[in-house]
Amino acid sequence: MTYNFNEIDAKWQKYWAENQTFKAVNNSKKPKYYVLDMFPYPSGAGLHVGHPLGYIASDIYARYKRHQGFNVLHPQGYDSFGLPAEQYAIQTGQHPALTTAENIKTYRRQLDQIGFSFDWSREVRTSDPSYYKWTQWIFIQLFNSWFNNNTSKAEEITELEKIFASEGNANVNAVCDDNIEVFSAEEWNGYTSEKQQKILLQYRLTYLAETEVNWCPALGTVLANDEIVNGVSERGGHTVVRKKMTQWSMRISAYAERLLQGLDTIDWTDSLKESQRNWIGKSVGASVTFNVIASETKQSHVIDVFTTRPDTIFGVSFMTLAPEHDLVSQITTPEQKADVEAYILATAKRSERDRMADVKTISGAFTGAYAEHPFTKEPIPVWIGDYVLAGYGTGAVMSVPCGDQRDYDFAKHFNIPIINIFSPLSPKGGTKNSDDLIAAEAFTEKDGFTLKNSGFLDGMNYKKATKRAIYELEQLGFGEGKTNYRLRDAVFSRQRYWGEPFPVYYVDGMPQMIAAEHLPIRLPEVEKYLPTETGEPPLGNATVWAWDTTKNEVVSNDLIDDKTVFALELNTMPGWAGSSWYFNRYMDSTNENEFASQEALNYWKDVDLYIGGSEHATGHLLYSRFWQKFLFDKGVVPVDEFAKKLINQGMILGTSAFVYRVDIVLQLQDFKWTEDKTESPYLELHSNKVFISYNLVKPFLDKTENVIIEDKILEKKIIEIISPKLKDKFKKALKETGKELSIKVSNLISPIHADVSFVNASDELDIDAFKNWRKEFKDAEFILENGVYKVGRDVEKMSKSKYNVVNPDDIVADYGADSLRLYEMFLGPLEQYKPWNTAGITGVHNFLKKLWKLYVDDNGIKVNDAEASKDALKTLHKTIKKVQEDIENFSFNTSVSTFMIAVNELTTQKCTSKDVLEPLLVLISPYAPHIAEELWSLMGNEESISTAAFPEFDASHLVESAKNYPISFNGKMRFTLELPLDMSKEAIETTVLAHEKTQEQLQGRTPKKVIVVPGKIVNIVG
RNA sequence: GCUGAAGUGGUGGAAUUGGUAGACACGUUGGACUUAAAAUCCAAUGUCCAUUAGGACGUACGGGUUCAAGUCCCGUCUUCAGUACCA
Repeated sequence: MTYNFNEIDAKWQKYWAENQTFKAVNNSKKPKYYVLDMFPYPSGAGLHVGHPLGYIASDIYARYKRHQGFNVLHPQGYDSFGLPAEQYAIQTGQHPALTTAENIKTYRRQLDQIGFSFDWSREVRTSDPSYYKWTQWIFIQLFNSWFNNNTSKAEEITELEKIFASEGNANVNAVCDDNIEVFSAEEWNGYTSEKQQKILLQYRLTYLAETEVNWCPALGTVLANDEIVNGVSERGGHTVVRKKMTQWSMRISAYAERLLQGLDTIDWTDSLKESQRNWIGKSVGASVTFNVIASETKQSHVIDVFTTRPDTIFGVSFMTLAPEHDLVSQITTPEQKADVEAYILATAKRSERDRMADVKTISGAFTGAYAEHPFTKEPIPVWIGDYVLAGYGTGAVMSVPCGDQRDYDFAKHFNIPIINIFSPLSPKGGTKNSDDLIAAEAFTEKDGFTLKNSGFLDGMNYKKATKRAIYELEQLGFGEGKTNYRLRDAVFSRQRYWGEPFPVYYVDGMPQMIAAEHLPIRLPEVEKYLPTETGEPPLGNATVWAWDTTKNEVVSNDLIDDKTVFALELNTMPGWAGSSWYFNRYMDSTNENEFASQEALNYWKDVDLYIGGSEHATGHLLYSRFWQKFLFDKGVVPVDEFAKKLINQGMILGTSAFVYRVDIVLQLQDFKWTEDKTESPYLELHSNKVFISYNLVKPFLDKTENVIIEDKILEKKIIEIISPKLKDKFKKALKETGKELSIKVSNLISPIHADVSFVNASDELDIDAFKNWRKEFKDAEFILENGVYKVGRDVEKMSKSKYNVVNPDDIVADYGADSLRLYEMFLGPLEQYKPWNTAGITGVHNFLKKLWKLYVDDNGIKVNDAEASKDALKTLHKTIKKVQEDIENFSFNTSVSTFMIAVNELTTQKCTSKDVLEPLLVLISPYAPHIAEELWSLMGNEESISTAAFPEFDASHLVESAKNYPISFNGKMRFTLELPLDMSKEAIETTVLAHEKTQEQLQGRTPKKVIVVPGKIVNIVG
């Protein structure tokens, strides 16, 4: 009997599907365990070998937990709304729903053949109306909520209305828009409904507001901050500009503190938590109010600033506002108006990216206005400068040049006085006093100084002065202690088609929610997926997209009368909407009446192990935590963190193959540029014609530039190859110019990606396959080494454009699913980035063949009831111990090695005992479930191996009587000596010293010291 | 700049609370089997010196602690990732 992996894979995959082996139940006497993968976006390209890495790890863990007696929930689904499907629809006119369904089919086939133990009965798709019905429902809940700062949680908006009606908003401590007007109960009750709605909108957790957004013209949509990388869009790398638009936003800033605190309660990686902390960006300090000194014609203004260093307030020598700051136009004096306006115009022209790229150039303008120092009452000039960001804090800073490098540079540049307020306790550079220091740069440390020139703060250190400054500001009513967060509210509208429609219609411009019982509001059909001619989002193309408030259904736009039929929202929700709560839906994914039943939510509670990529650190993982906390406040979910433990799997990189194109240039001899430079001195024979083998590249390049061919053998060869083509070019060039040509081979070589499937394990290129690959390579010539063309190799991210993608389908066909699973784990630690190299898979494949042979020979299964040998039991139990430890530490690579060692040992021992081979199979089955099931059933078991209990480790089998001690001299191991483990320290010392090899090493010297660590080592110091 | 992770043979990577560095594989070399190839099996494989016995050096670099350091401490360098005028 041979190991026929393809048959075995198919047989057991069918068995698992038919018997619903991995279906989880929502109540059980067993303890629950929820293992989740970040669900995939089903792209048209399908899976490559990098994608299943995390799924394999989580699958091993899920299977392990089942063996341990847990009721395991291990679901899978698709994040199926998104931009690529829409872009494809725009290009081809195919409905995104169709292409998405096709892509999902491919994904499912690819996933199935790897043998995952997913409970597919719980599959979710975010683009499915039965799913996004509840995404819409959550949106409505957010709309109907506000954040009470006194209780630090979300509460019903109807409660807020009651407060407004009975006592106004003066005492309401809510997270809301900045510029809220204060009103009494009488005023509130007298407001029109429209005005009341407008005010309430400023308190809701999702709100409609004119905000400055990141507009991406190429994609025709806005982007969230985390969708922008280095100033360009994450998808496509298009430019992004700032633009004011009316958009839905999510008031995630309300949860900033809880999102920060919650990090301490979950077992996520430090780097990921650090990213989130960074993104939330908490800073503690004070807000300070500066009065603008009123000129005779103007009304009074104040400038609010946020500072983390209220202790340095006496060092303020100017103030700086962001150019976009609202006050700028109001306080600028007529004399400075021209300057200021010119500066604002100049900064507005600079894109976000330019501003980021160029942080060194100092620029700004004086407004002509002065503010008053709250303590000294001295006038302080007010400047504007683009180093102050409109989006952070209040968009204005009190500038302390002696204590902040940016303020310092600005002051130096514009000759603004720098007041020194620091007396260093131990000045840098020894003898220098603080004034000398300040002459060169700002002093930004928080310790090592006391204050001077600072009135009542003189002589105090940072801590004391900060406290006192805040106290004094509060006494004067000019400020208070304040905590500021970098986290901005998240824009929630997208001008796209393929996303969740909002359950929203508009009456007199005010948004109205559609009642939950009428959900889902289905995505309408459109003719075109592009924005409309009037610049509206793609849903503007829909003809049936109005809400009839009497029939409670979506009707034709023609019926809009603004009395009972109203226009629906044209934006759709962003990609992260559906992914922010899907982990809860899996608990009860087919429930039509609820988001998920309370019973299911209380049973499964949260994800015990979540595995996915680190690229979601500040997007999906932050938004999901936000929604979870909100749903917890509403009493919908029982816990306020959705994932207890999270592991980021590393990326599997591709090993790209390169061929080296020689760029050949013909040059006219003694050529001089003509005046108008229209005549080119070069004729470039654009290659794709001559490729040089990898190991010849370096010798070729080491020669001086543009060597004359005739002298060099290599180039001679090149010219021979290309000469027929060249002849025509020569003739033509000679005729046209009447000049001599010299033929030069440039020393430029361009590496070009070749498809990795053309290359064998020895890096040799299949030249014919390469030639047939693309038209331009059809008549290419190859300069070989030792009769073959060798490619160069480099490790890069796997991608279609680099032709280094390895398809798991091929691996599964050639080696079987178990080989793929084992190899992905064997490559290295789960979290690490590591290159894929298909050649290496023979190692694990051979292991599986050896495993097969351990159980099966030509006559069939050879496992019997023979008594297990001591050695075999020892091998088994050390394997149980190691594998169990490894799985629990997510060290899957080392457990594969352990299996290899075990099988090698048992093969040597000729073990056939069921007592050893049966438990061994259970150990291996999470990793290689197909072969395990097959051997398990060959051994006569009727039930799936997944129902077997994990073997118990018995330490008694590992008890040793002797230890092979390493004997070292001055820490260097010289020989080993087998001694009984129960030997005393003294006896060991005597025995070792008496040993002839010891005497040889010592050569008559007396050792100074002998270290004996029983059971470990002997070290002789001499 | 800041934050986080990491640096070990030709390659991927092992190494428990400091205790035999290089497990397990890939690759390479040699051998067996074969008409041959593939497959399989056996052996060798950190570098250098030495016929052998054996020795020296070795975990990015420089110091230190220790009987003993890949592991701990101080400093430096490099790579990767995230973030960036955050007041």
